[in-house]
Amino acid sequence: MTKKKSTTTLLLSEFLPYRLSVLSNRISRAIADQYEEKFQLSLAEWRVMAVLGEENGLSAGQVAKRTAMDKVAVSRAVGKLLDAGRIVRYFSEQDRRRSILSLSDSGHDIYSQIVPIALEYEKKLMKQLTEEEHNLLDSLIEKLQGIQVHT
Amino acid sequence: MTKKKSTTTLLLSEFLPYRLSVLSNRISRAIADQYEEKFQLSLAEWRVMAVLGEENGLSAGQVAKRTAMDKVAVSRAVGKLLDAGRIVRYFSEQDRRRSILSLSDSGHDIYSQIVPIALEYEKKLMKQLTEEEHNLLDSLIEKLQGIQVHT
DNA sequence: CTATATTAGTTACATAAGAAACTATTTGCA
DNA sequence: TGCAAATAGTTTCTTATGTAACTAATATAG
Repeated sequence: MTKKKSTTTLLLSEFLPYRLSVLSNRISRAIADQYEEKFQLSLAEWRVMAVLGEENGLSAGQVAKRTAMDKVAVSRAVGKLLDAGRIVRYFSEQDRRRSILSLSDSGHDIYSQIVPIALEYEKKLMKQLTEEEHNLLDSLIEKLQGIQVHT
Repeated sequence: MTKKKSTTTLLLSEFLPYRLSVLSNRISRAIADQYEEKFQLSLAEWRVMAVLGEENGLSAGQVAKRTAMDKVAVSRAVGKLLDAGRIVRYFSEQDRRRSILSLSDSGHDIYSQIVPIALEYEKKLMKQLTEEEHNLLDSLIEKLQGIQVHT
């Protein structure tokens, strides 16, 4: 007699964390495909530009917080963006460790080309949903964000 | 007079693809944290085991399709799982390129330890939502999956 | 003051991941 | 047949990413 198989099975196709991951990767990839090659911009770099487009003068640490990226990733993205002349960096007079980042003219130019692409994609995506469903989705994501990570 | 700034702004915190990505990464990480160290298993490896736990005898290519991983990632994960003795591989008699993968006893053992952890986490996550909201979320994800990637 | 701890950011090292080229096998068709 | 194209999987090369260690500057406790 062989060992009894009493295991609960995990149906990946119905497992929410998995489905979310597939969906999210697919969407991010689709958007990134539209700017990566054209502007020589990685996803991380674009995220940094995106928050700086929203608010100028953030420090690297603040960028990290807002984008949920880790500080090393931000540091590297900032390095590349500086090299490419897409952002400008000063350091605070009061605290010379603290960086002050903003889009350069050329950075802002690129930013304003990508934003419509991103928004357009989102709109296309959202056309699959009614206004009500969209709001619902927002609130569901919001709720799920609330969870404690460590159990 | 300085250049007029007529750019549309992207509010990252309200941009759905971005929010999905943050949420999804957070959740995947939280689950992975619970098995990676304990079982010396990467997320990719776990995914392969998860589909094999669902259905035995899949080929590497089929695994790739079901997990939405690319074939290189699957190949590498399979290599590691073989080394660790968690899966077993044969090759088809009819087509000797085609691999036939299944969990080994020890793989199945690990599988049956991780599944409850994953399901438990999902349950915990879903406690944030009512039954109705949960169903809604499922259907919303389903709808969004339908979109054409290339524009 | 001054030694210690904290904070901001960077660098180095190890792993992971993706793209393209490659190997082995099988299929299709002239 | 037999040769080009297709398929399954692997390897190689290049980047990306995460963790930990490090540097520099500032804050704080004695």
